[in-house]
Amino acid sequence: MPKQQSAGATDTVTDVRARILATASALFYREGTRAVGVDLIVARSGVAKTSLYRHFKTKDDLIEAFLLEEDQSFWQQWDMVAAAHVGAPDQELDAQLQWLGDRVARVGYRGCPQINIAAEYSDESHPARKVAVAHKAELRRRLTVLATAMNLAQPTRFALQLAIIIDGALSSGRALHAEGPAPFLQQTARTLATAARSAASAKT
Amino acid sequence: MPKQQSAGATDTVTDVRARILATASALFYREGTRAVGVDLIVARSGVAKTSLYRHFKTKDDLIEAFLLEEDQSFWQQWDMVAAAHVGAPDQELDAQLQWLGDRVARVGYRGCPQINIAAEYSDESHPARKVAVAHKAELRRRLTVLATAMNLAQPTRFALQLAIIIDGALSSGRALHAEGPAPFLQQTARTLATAARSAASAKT
DNA sequence: TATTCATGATACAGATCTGTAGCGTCGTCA
DNA sequence: TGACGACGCTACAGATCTGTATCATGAATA
Repeated sequence: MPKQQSAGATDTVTDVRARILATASALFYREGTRAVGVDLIVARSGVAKTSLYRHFKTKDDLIEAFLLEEDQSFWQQWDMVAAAHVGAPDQELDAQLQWLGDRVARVGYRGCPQINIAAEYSDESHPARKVAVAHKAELRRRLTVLATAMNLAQPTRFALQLAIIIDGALSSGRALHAEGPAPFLQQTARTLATAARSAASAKT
Repeated sequence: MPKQQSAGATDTVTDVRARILATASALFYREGTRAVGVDLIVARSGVAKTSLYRHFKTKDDLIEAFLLEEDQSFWQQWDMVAAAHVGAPDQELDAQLQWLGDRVARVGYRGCPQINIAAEYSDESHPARKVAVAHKAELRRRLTVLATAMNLAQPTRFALQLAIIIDGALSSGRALHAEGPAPFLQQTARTLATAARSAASAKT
């Protein structure tokens, strides 16, 4: 099974699927999934509607694929940063907050796609919502690992505090721009970490 | 004067409008505004569709009224708490975070309605989005006032930190339940306030 | 008693949305 | 060369949604 050129039809299939998903993802993120119809996705991606439904069973499946791809690229970025700071958790946290802050500051930033989905779909059994829930759980898990590596008195509490300020920054969006999201997040995290180091703040 | 029947036309008008808005608000919050059709609102509120469109020009107007009411009751609660702690900003902040945390912990909590609207409507000129933007600006304004009264070295920074952890808590929702949102928020706020008091953390 | 007016009930117009059917085209491979 | 399979195109079915038109009802008021 060749994976690149001589495969012929297989490559075309992948191209079409990728183009649909890329177009849909951009529209879904910018406008919201309920605001974007499949006809628009079809028109913008330049494929036939038949092709869209050949690659994705339903629109919900396409939305799920969109969130899965977001989730995947998110952790890819995370892992890349983590690999650059092995054995230095304090510096890694700083670097993670750096790109997260930069992401918020980007033009066209419109909130965390995982959180946005929860606002659009109340049904907990929606496939896309499950992706979002898993994404946030994974974030808390990784933050706990990081906090533990930082050798704090209260790693769990600190991890939750990090999760809160991250979600807050992702939700606040533009309101943070003037302040510079990344340095603000880093400074706040350092303040909380300093407090979490001392046993004095260990009471609840 | 019975309040249901003989009160006259004016009261009936108010009743119908209030019933529509109350029904719509509950559905909008629980399901999302795009997921709820006017036919459902009409059926649940027991009024005629004609009446709905007599009191609200469009569905968007109804959504705007929903957010305006949310905004109003939010600040009503805030003012009530503020009035109970005049001259004691530290205690007031504690009390504000208390009811905010309690709100997050309520069953059926589904995020901040103002933030949720931003996820559903990307158009900044949407009337409901303007309400949401104004709401968050007002929150930051009040937090700045509060932080200033607390006599900190960096009131603006601290106010922004508060805004972030509040938005984070409102967005994280259920993830915070196990920890007890209110005490967690209060403890985090105290940690940040302590740091903001000292001149040492005044750099940046 | 006659009028007014908010409401209820029903039907419907017009737009939009998801998903499918049918058919033609073209490149790949046996 | 002929079968195969992915794709494009058009049309459409069926559902749903917003908003309106039409008419009846019933209570308050002059």
